[in-house]
Amino acid sequence: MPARLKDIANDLGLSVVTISKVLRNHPDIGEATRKRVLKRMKELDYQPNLAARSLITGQTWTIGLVVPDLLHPFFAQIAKLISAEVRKKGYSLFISSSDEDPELERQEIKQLLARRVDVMLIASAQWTIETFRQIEQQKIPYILLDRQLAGLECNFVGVDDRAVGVLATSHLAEQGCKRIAHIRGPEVSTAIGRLDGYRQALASHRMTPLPGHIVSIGKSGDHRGERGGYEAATKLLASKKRPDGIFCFNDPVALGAMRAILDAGLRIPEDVAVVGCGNLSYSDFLRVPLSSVDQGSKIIGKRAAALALALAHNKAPLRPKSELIPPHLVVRASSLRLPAAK
Amino acid sequence: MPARLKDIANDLGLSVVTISKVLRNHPDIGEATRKRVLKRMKELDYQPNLAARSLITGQTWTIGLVVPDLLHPFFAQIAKLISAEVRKKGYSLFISSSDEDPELERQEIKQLLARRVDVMLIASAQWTIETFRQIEQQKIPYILLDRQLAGLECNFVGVDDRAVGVLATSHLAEQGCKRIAHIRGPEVSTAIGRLDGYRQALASHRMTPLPGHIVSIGKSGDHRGERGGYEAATKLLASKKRPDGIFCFNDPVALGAMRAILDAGLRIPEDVAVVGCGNLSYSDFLRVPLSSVDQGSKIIGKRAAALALALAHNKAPLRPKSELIPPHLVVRASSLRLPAAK
DNA sequence: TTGAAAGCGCTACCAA
DNA sequence: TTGGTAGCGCTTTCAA
Repeated sequence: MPARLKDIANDLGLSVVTISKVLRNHPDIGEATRKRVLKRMKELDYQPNLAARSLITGQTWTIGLVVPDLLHPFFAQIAKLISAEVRKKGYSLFISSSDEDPELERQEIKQLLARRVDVMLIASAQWTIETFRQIEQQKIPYILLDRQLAGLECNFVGVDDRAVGVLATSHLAEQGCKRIAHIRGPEVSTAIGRLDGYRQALASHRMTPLPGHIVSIGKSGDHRGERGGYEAATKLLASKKRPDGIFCFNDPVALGAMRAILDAGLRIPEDVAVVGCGNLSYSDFLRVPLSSVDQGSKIIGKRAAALALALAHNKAPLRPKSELIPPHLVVRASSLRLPAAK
Repeated sequence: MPARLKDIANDLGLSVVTISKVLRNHPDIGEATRKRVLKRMKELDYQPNLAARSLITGQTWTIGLVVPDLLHPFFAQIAKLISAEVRKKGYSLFISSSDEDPELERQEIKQLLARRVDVMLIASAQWTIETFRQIEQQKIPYILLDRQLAGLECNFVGVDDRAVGVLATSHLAEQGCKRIAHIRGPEVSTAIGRLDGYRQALASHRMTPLPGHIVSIGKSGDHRGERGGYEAATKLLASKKRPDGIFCFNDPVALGAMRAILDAGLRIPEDVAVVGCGNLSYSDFLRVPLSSVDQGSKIIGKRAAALALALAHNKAPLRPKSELIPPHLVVRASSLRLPAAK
């Protein structure tokens, strides 16, 4: 039903080839002809059928993005930025939310492979690298976001998770906390990196985690961690040596933890200081404004988009590039025990 | 580089047509042949080229979604659900965030038209209906989300905004507020509907808006309204008859307004009660937990997805369907002045 | 500067 | 039950 090159060609008594060349700004077309063609295109509001073009050129001008939870502000921010950046270059973006389900994610990746996207960005919920070997076989370039996988050397853009742990924990130590606990996330690279950073920072302050002071939330994705945070904090508060500072895996977990602390009749930060990670949009407005490590989601989004565009163009296999974004701490009331030093 | 039907056909000494039929579960294929073909497909990890298929069938099995701001939890929720629902039926979803910019939105729609999506869902930032006439010309079905446009009769899924206004305002009146103000949004259908509802509810409680008690936030998208809400509320608090209740266009605006109220040394809800709209994820954790009208974004997402799938299949032009989702109020501390009745 | 011919990977149609 | 032929809308190559 929509207009085709052939229609324009017939209308103007020209060949399809000529029209096609005008469409793509090919140089060797007479000025007069070009004008006529452009005019007719406008009249018909002509849109080239990109599927047909892809079939020949092998490029689809599409990019795929798979995230575990589009509702999570961190991923929403990244998705928004990537969408904006790639659009500027004429790409369209397939986005899908895997709900933290490895099987759903695999299906989605398969779908995107069938659609021959030019490049794929994945914040993965996989435990194994098998799926990625498949992508490599199809020779479609891909980028891992946020989470890395052991044994997989590939393009990566994400925050430096060890630095996240160090930043948060050191801050608590510097605020005078003596018994710093950690509510850790599930067994993925982000949680492991932050835990490492936590241990490292404690060590450099000559502390050591007390028994029972590292607790884990259950499965991730569990109402985005609020419940897990509540339960974990409840456990911590009941432990023999009650912690006076908690570094939480992420902000939703921190919200849950703060609720548990307040419910127990304790004060934040006087009795227990709290630091989260993610710096989500509403941190300023919370009952106790939450100190949080910012993961630089905007920078991650921009870098990821830039890398994706580069990969989409250079079919040449650049060697895998890993971009670790340095995090920064945003201090708010939940961890501020000392008069604001500078 | 990836395997093609032809490759499988050659390997097995069959014709392309036979392979194609196996691929699509065509009935008239011998069991033995089918088995052989399927085996080979698995070995090669064969993925049909969907672009080629589209060219013939005219269907792309893709759907387009355009929202003003993917970071806004309301739209993120809708996007997430639509993504999940349509995937179940084998569709992939293009998502893009227009940043509340009508021009960007138009470009994006054009792009999606060129990609021949089977159906489009748009939460539009347009002021005019021109763009939609273009879509209609191309005979691609579309659904408006959240916001309607005057003079455009088309498929729509969104909350009943008048009911939103009535619900919030009546609640404030029932909580004993005597001077109820409204911070309204920009000139789009949602803001107008909520304003209408506000007026209607006041009237039915034999009240009338006091002069200066309806203020507008500036341009929408302004850091998602928090700043606008702060400024608007500051104006309201300075007015001759200070309001004792404020119905805010949405939750970000309400957050800004609450900050202004607290900054002015007033109490919520004792001095000023506040109700927002959107019921965003963190409402429970706020400094003062925010009462809010829930727009039923999950229901909207599901209904929109179902309608989109129906339109994608039935090429028959159903007559436009408008689904108004009834909102419901979630009462929290910010508006609770009376001992919880009931 | 223009256009005829070939073909991208797949499906529709009809004949064997 | 199987397969030859034609063609989707476009680009590429090469000849006029």
